[in-house]
Amino acid sequence: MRLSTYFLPTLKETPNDAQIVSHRLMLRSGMIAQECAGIYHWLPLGLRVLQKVEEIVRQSMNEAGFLEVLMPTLQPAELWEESGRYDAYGKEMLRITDRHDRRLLYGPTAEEAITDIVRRFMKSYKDLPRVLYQIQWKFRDEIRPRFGVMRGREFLMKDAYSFDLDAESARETYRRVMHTYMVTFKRLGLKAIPVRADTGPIGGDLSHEFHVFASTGESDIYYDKAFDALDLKGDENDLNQLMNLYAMADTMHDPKNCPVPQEQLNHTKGIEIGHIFYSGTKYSDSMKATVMGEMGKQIPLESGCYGIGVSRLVGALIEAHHDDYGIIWPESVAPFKIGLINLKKGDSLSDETCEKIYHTLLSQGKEVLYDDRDESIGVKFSTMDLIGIPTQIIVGPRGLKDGNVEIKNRRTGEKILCTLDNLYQRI
RNA sequence: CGGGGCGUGGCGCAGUCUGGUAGCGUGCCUGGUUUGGGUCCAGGAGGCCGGAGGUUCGAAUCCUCUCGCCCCGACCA
Repeated sequence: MRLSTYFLPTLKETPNDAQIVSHRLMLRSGMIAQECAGIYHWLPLGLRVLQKVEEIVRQSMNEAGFLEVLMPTLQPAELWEESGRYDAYGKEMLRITDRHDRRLLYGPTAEEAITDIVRRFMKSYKDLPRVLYQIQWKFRDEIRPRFGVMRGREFLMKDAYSFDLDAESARETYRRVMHTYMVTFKRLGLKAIPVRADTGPIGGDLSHEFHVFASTGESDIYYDKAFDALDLKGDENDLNQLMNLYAMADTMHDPKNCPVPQEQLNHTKGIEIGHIFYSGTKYSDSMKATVMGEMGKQIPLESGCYGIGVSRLVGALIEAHHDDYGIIWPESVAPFKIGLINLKKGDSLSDETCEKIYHTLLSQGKEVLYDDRDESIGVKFSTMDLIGIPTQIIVGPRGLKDGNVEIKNRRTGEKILCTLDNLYQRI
């Protein structure tokens, strides 16, 4: 992509509305623009990141054998009356009436919708177990939206729902999802800790939240310091270690009965990026979702619900990866992998060299953002640093005189000179 | 919902107390200049001061109502 023809409305100054670093940087780097409180436009650069995150989540789900569906954002009120949550959910639910006075709602979650599908089409124990998921926009009319996409009213969520024949199998599925989450977060470049949590209005008796440590997090968590030393690889072994580690949401933490000694316990702020529940037969009971069992008896489905906040993850990633100059994207979610800077547009050697590098990288399938604008050097450097492209290739007459270009690592700031011939092996 | 703050060119702000027809920085456009960290100089476009009503000869400024946004708290699968 050529920056001269891209749409990247960067801001030099921080908009007054933004308080936390991820929100500021998302606005300044032209990733998002606010439409109204808690509702945002995703501009080209931001959308690329959002889609990367979404794709990593999707692939991890698919690899685990979970099946993607896409349900409507609007749901009929009757479905929620059936589960008893239409009244219970309160003002957070955005209720809508259509021209025929039919009562609809913009889905804040989709347990009812998915349970309705499953009860209609899954009739036999042979159809189980199954995990269905979607990545769809949700709306919750939060009392106070804040922190940009971290606590928006409209947000993109991956929500999965599992259906098993019995509790034992359901708990095994819960564990599989947990493992899938560890893989997902690892791939995203985040160190996430599962903490025991309240089940809240979703119901059930087993629940974990996944948190990324950040001073700007909204949740208080207590955990065993041993977690800090773990080098997570996203495998089965990690899962066992994590399951045995003490980590609690503040509502679950009881200082009097905590098995971890005080000096071994950390208290910190976390951003909740995922939440999983074993909900038992809560929905299958109220909505009469059963399958025929082996013995010819109707058996209510055992279910679980598993969320990942996809749009929130974009904010959380920035909270975890930034410096004074801007964002530092992990490779896996970077909107572009390589930023190519032409320091002297109009200099024929610089122009030609950049064009050649640009086309070579494109032909290698690399995602490259070429700053071919007629701007000053400082502007180009700061733009590239601000938007956080992991690797920068800097091309200018001074280096080219000796046949060199420069490769800069955004994270470390390290710059190395290399010849044009060597360039492609070194990035 | 309780408490607090803010709405003035795209963005960041001053002007409001003490009423007299809007200013600075940045961004944008033009021309020149500069070229390894947000160059420098000159010229220019752009604002019914969130909205409505009122007071006044005259309102960004005073009064009333209203809308929006932000922060703290409560709330939050």
